[in-house]
Amino acid sequence: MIFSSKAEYGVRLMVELGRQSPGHPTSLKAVAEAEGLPLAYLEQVVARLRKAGLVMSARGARGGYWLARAPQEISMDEVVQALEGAIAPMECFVNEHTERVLCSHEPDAGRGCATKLLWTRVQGGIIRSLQQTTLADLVEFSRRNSVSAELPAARAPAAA
Amino acid sequence: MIFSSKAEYGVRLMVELGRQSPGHPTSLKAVAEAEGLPLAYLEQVVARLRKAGLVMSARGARGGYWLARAPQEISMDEVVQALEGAIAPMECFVNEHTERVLCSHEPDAGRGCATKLLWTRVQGGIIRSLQQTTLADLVEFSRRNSVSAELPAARAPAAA
DNA sequence: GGTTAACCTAGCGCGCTGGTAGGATTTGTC
DNA sequence: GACAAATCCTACCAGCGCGCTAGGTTAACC
Repeated sequence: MIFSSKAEYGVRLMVELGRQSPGHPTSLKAVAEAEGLPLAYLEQVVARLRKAGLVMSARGARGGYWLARAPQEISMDEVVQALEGAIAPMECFVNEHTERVLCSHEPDAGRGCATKLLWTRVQGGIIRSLQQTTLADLVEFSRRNSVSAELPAARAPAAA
Repeated sequence: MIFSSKAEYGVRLMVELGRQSPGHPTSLKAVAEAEGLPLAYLEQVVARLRKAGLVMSARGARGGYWLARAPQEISMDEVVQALEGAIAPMECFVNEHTERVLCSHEPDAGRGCATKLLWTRVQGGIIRSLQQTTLADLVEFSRRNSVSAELPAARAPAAA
């Protein structure tokens, strides 16, 4: 699997926050109940988003989280990166030092090996997909497909 | 990490085979020594490629593996898929049945949720990158950047 | 018959994932 | 000030997949 549950949970959390009125704190508990996710685990997930400056928080009663920026200014690239760490197709892309048998890119004396070419292209494909999607896209999609917002089903969501 | 070592080893193996004269068997031992990979593990890796019909094999002395098709007719999409299984960004993309908390796509009654839109785009980006690269691309790249990495051919009796 | 190789299956240590547990701290409300 | 609601923090743990080893069996060449 490419992404772990941290990414899934974190993105859902961001979408949930994007649906709320801006600047108004939403408690994690509310999000956890709405999405059916374990609260204690969500805490760890949202901590990453906070450290990345994507959400802001207020402690104490009536506290909670809200988006640090408008949804259309948040690229999903940033979100996923905050949740998952660097988007690397292969071990050696992130750990240039801890070389094992796995990666013999270095013994090539910096010339780069064939697999590195392939993984670089894949990495580019992923990052481009993420960059071209904003949180606003997902929020809008979520609004269109939610029960209340019932529209004539003419406009299919143009698949990526 | 997106891809496991199976993908790395398997792609390197394919490139190695692509460098050889076609239809001529190369032993796994030779590949393992050339690339510095564990032979026993490579056996398991190459088994996947064989079952996918990407390489062919001959048993017994002077046996080995060779490409089932010309390198320019082998898309890396096929190779990686054979090695890693389905390219799925999230659990629910491959296991539609074993739903846990992780994925609540189904309770949406098939309407599709916001995260699914994102993961679908990412998946598309990956697969497109892989499809647009052929084994011949990697072999050519490998030839350009190799110093003089000639594999000991199976028929050369001198080297042992 | 011996050697070389593909082929098969079982097992195993380790690290990471996906949580849980239990608290400490901060802040609004009565 | 007491309480409740919430964020914040750290430690821990079970399960599982990954990377690999071990030890065979079978098939083809000399």
